Amino acid sequence: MTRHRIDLDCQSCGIRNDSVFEGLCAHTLSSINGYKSTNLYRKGQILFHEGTRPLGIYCINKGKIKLYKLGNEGKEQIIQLAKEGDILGYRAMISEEVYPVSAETLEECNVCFIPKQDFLQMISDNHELYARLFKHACHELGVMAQNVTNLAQKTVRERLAITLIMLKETYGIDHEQEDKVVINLTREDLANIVGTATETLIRLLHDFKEDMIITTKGRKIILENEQELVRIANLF
Amino acid sequence: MTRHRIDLDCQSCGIRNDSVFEGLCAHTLSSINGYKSTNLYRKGQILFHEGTRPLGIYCINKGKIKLYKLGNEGKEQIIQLAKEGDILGYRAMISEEVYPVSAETLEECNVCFIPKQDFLQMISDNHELYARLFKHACHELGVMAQNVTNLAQKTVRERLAITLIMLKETYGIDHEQEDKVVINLTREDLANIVGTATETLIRLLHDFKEDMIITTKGRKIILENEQELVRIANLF
DNA sequence: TTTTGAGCCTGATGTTAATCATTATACCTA
DNA sequence: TAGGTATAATGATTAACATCAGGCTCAAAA
Repeated sequence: MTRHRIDLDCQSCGIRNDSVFEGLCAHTLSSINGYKSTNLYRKGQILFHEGTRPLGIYCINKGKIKLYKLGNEGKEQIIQLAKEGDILGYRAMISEEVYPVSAETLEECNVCFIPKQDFLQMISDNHELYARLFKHACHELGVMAQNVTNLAQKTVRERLAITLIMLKETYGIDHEQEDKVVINLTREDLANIVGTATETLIRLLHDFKEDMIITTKGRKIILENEQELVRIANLF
Repeated sequence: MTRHRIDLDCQSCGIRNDSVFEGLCAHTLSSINGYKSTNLYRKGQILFHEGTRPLGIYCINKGKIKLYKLGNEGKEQIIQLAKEGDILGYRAMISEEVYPVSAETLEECNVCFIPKQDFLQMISDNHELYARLFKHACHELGVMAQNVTNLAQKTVRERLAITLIMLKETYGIDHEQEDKVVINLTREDLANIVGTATETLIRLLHDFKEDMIITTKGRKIILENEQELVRIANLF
């Protein structure tokens, strides 16, 4: 596998305060730092495959990662986009099952890896951390219930609007683009989040462009009118 | 509210060994018994509403309960069916959020209630129980990822087949019906699990009847050929 | 007994979105 | 910079499913 070791220090990790490791004591932090190894992944590399056993957890220092399941036609359904500060793979370890999803980088990423035994030791020593993870998992269950309801009841157009709004969470505000949200995904990946065919997605983006709700620069999508997206999404 | 107090004892609870409380020590058990109160709910009663704050957790001693979200057209999306031995409402308590779903009885039920503070005390005293709940939540996340993928990629016909197979879990094998699975749900509820219109669901059930995959007795659906359902579901 | 209402079922019609086919454009990399 | 591959875009057609309208059945209430 073409990965490169890189050096990062948990204590000085810029993204730590946006992560589940926020506010941990120096002692815990230095032990995490001892366990972990950090790798550079290039765009399109797989961190782990659906159906395999977890060997540890992954913590994203830089870059974005998609988590997806394969349907039986081989089509990806993207379940979640993960970004800097997110940790991946702890749930399958807790439930002692194989990964229900695969993880693939969407761009160049720095990802830290903590081996299973060290991680388990860590959460058994640190109840605060354990409780945070549990809380996070329970929150995610509520989000998933909403996803299920949207997929079952909303039109593709509504779901696209919802997805674009939610991608603000992942892509944030781009200060070099007049403080707008700039989404950098292939049409296919976007279609695989929304749950539709790529062609349908492209046509809807075209409609949104005509209505000045978005603009595009190459494959990048810039949100120009979030208010209107909320209206289309029919959220209430 | 028309509820009736009834008397049940955790120590002698017949369903306990199928629940998260399985194998707990007599001491813990007797303290749970002290906290809890038990009510009889009639068919169609609401245990809690989506969007309200959890006051405690519910443990089903007898009967079945649907958990659903309302879409903005007022249509129910059923997220989960709960049965004897299941506990409800702990996730919203852990994540400190409002309930993401509503819970309504599908038939007459006996349900025990453990108030929030007592439950929190219980899981803080009993790490084994805490860990089981966490594990269960992580497992459910995997199930939800599969649900999302199915809704996004499978046809209604495939999803109905999957749903019927999964309802075996909830309804079990009926020894008075030649050891077959007998599903007792309104067509509307079934449609709200599958994520389709009631009319479409009825037409598909009709097709399945023609193909001898199921039979019906009034609203009850009897699975006659599970093998064929698996084939239709296209699970692999 | 009649009435009422809920749940079940059927037919006709319309819409949405998938699929297939083709062309255009962007982006690597040799 | 040319050529090749991956991605994006558009058009035509079709299939799947929702919606609308109405009828049937059964059981409980009046």
